[in-house]
Amino acid sequence: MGAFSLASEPKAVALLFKALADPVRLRILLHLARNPGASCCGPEPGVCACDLERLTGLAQPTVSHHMARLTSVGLVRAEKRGRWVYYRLEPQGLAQLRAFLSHLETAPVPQEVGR
Amino acid sequence: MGAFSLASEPKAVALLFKALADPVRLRILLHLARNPGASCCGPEPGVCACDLERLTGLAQPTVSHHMARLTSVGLVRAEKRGRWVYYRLEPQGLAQLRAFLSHLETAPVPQEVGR
DNA sequence: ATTTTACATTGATATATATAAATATATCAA
DNA sequence: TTGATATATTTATATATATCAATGTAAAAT
Repeated sequence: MGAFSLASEPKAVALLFKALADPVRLRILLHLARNPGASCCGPEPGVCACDLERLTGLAQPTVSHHMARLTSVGLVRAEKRGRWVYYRLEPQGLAQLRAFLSHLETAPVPQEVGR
Repeated sequence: MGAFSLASEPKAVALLFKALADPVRLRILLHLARNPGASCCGPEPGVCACDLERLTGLAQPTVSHHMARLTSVGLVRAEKRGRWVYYRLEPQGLAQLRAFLSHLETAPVPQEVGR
């Protein structure tokens, strides 16, 4: 089954897009996609928060806030291991984006076909 | 070529998602996807603004504001014909969303492969 | 036990924006 | 031309949020 219904849950879907509507969080997501393996803080898969502080140049509480938003909507998974937290992309979050796209593509406008 | 580069234009991509980060605009986009043909105000393809006022129950300036945001990021095309404006989904906007998804999917995390 | 380290939470502030009233503009009707 | 209609713009306001300083919490090092 789909992860959500756009028609019945527009607010929930909007929260997903709100999480994506910030250049800092987009850079973080891209970094997570490009670095699924080990980070600076050990052999665990995923990227630690300290890495993201360096990446963004933002203060630690700000990064924590951004990661909380990304995890709360299911785009990122956070795994605490010792003192560190490792972040990874959550495939189900991307599946929600694909589901939304499919909603908008069910009835494409005929585009000068045949011309 | 792609419509944008996530790495070089995170702010532009964030604007695209900001346009999607509102339940009213999501409902409007879904309505446009489901009604590519003629609307209440004539035989032209597309949906007129007055239809969207009824759909959302919002005041006319508010709907105008939302449509301006959707058109400014290339998600919707507005075509003025007489006194009415007809709105349609802009396929290039959806292509931008697909391009973003492909950026996040280029390096999927191995998911418990082999257990 | 004390200190250090890594991250989360709280509080404060500045910016963005969703909304509607008032007004403006453009097009059509009479 | 005058009036009516459809949409856009301006202005004001309330809410959301991005940011950081201060503080809290939990885990490891000493």
